[in-house]
Amino acid sequence: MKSPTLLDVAQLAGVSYATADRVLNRRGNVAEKSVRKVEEAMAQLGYIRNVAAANLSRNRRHRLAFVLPRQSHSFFGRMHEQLRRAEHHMKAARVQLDIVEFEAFDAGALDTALTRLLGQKYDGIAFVGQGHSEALAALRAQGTKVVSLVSDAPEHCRDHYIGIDNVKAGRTAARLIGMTHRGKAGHVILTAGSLEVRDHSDRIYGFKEVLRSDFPQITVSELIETKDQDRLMREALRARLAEEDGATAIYNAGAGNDGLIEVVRMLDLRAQLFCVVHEVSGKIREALEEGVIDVAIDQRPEIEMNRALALLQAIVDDLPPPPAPELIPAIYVRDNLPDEHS
Amino acid sequence: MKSPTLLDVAQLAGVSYATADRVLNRRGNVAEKSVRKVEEAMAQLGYIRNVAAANLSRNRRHRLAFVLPRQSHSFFGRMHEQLRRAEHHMKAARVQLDIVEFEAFDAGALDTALTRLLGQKYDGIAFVGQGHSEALAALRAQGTKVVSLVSDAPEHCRDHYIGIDNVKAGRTAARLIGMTHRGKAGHVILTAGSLEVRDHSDRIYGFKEVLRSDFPQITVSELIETKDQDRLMREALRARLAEEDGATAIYNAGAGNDGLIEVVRMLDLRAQLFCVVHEVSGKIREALEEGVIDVAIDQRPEIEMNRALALLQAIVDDLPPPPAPELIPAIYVRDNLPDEHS
DNA sequence: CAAAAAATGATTGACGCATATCATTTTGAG
DNA sequence: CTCAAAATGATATGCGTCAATCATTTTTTG
Repeated sequence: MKSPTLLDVAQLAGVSYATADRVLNRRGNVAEKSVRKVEEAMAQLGYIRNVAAANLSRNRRHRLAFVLPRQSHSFFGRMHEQLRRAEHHMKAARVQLDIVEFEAFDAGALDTALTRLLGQKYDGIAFVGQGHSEALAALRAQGTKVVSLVSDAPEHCRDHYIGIDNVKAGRTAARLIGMTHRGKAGHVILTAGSLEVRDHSDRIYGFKEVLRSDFPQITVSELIETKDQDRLMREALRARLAEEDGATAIYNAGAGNDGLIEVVRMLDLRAQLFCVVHEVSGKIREALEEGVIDVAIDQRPEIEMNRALALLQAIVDDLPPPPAPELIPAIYVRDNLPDEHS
Repeated sequence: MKSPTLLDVAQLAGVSYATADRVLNRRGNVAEKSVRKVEEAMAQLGYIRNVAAANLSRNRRHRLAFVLPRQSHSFFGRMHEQLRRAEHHMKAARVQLDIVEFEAFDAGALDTALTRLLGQKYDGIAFVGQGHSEALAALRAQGTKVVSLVSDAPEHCRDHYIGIDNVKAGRTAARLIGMTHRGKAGHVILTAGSLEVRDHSDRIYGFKEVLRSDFPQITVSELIETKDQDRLMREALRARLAEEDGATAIYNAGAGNDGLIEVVRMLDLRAQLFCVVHEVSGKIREALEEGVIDVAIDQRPEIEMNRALALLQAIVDDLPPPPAPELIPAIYVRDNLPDEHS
C-alpha cells in the first residue's frame, strides 16, 4: 500500500538506517556484504527513493538554462513563448528556468553563450544549434545534463536529442507532392536556407530520395539557397519560375516563406502549384486558408519545449527519462490548424 | 533566489505562522483584515506553496484510475501499453495507477465500472466512452477529478477533455483526398463503425463538409456501417465496389481496417484507390509500406495517455493544468511512421 | 596479541508544510 | 464595563530524506 521507506529497507536488510543510507547514496566505507544485503532488500521491497523528500531535505533547486537563437523569426519565438507559459509550473516545481539568447547567424555566438554558462552550476541545459563539442564537454564534465534541440548534435556531446527526424520530414514532403500527381509528370522547385544547415540538408536528402525511387516522372530543379531571407527567396523564385515553365510544385525546406507566399500570390499560381513548406507562422496560416500554401509541416516547438523540460527535470535527478513516443511533425492543411491561441 | 516560505509570508504580513496557515488552507476563523494582509504578502513575495513538501507532510499518495475498454483492438492496447511504460515514473512520483477494464460494446459496462469506483476515494480518473452523467456527477461530488478521453463528454460531466477534434480529422481526410484529385472528378466510398459513435459521426460530418464546399466534383457514396468488424467491412466493401465502379478513394472513419486492406489487396486496386484510414496497427504499417493504404490518421494514444497523466497529477493537487498545445493527430504516410518500438 | 583501520550503529537537525493543542489577546454584545 | 466569542500566537510532531557527528564494534595488519 504505502511505499517502503529507507528505514524499511534497513530493517529488512538487518542493518542500521545509517548503513542503508551509505549504500543508497554511495558514500563508501561499507562492507561488500552489507551492500549486497541492502541492495537485495531494496529489490525485494521495490524501494524507490522519494525524490521529493530528498530534494526537500537537501534544499535543492533545479537550475535549467535554454540557449536559443534570438527571437529572429517566428519559430524560435514560439519556443520562447512556450517556455514563458511553463513559467508558473516551473516555479511550482522549484526549478529556476533561464533563457539565454545568442545571435542567430553568428558562428561563434552559441559557443560563447555556452562557455558563459560554464561557471554557473546549471543542472541542465538545452540548446539549439551546432554546439561546439568543447564547451559542451566541459559542461557535461561538471555534471550538467545536456539536451540538443531541433537538429541533433553528435552523440558524445549531449545526453539526449529532442527534435524531429528531418530526413523523414523531407521524405514525407515528397510523398505528399507525389500523391497529388497521381502518376502524372511534374516538376518541383526546391528551396532551402542553406545546405550547410543540417536540418535543411537532411530534408532535401530525404525529399530527393523518395522522388527518385517512387516518383521518377517528377523532375527536380536545382536547389535555390535563400539564406532564409524573404528577399532572396522572392527574387530567386521569381527568376526561376520565369525561366522554367511548367513547374507543378514547390518544396521549401527552410524559412523565407513570406517571400514564397508573396510570389505565388502575385503570379496567381495557387491553382497550378502545390506548395509544401515548413513551420507555421501567422502568414502561413493565412496562406493555407487562402490556398496559396497547400501543406505546412510543423515541428511543433511548443511540444518540443515541454518534452525538454520534462526530460531535464527527470535526468537532473538521475531518474530515467519519461517514456516519450517519437516526435512526429504535424502536417497541416487548412483544415487542421490548431486554434489560434493554443 | 530561494523561494519564500510560508514563514516569510507570515513575517511580512505581521502575523504568526499559524494565522498565515489558516489563510492559506482556508481553515476559517480569521479576521477579514488578516486575510487581506496575508494575501497581500503572498502576492508581494510571489509565494508558491511547495507542493512536494505539502504532500510529504500529509503523507499523501495520489490514486488515479484509468477506465478503458478491454484490449479489444489495437488502439486501446496501445493505451494500456503506454500506461505500463509510465508505471515506474508514476511510482517515483508517488502515484498509484489502477487500470479498470470494461467490456467494449456493452452499453452499461462503463457505467457500472464507474460506479464501482465511487467508494474508493480516487483522486482522479480518466475514462473512454460516453459516460453516464450520474456516476460521473457522484464522483466529482466526492472530489474526484474527471478527465474524458478520445471522445468528449458534456462539459458539466468532466473537468477536462483529452483527445483530438474529430471534425477536423474528417476535414483533413477530405482535404487530402481532394488534393490527390487535382480538380479531376472522383468518387469516394465512405465507411465507419457506426454513426452512433460520436467520433465516427464527427469525422464523417467534417469529411462531407469539405468535399461539398471545396471539391464538388468528387461524389460520395452512401455510408457503409461496419460495426468495426473486419468481416462486415470485407463483405460490404466488396459488394459496393462491384456495384459502383469508378471509385477513386476510400475513407474509413472507423475501425475494421484489416478487412479493408484485404479487399483492396485482393482486387489489386492500390493504384486506382486512394485509401485513408484511422489509427495505425501492425497491419496498417505493412499496408502503408506496400502502398495499399496511402494515409493513416493517428490519434497517438500514447501521447494522450502522457497528457492525461500529467494533467491529472496537476489538477488533483488543485494546480492549474500544465500548458498543453492542441492535440493534432499524426498524418502517416509510409515515410514518417515512427520507429517500431517507440 | 595489540594497535590501527574499517565498518557500523545511534542519533540529530534541517527542509517546508499540515495539523493539532492550548494559552493568550482582541473584539463585540448586552 | 463584563463576559463570552472570536481571533491570534506559540509551539510541537511528523512526513522521508540528507548530511553530519560520535561512539562502538568488527576486521585487518604487523
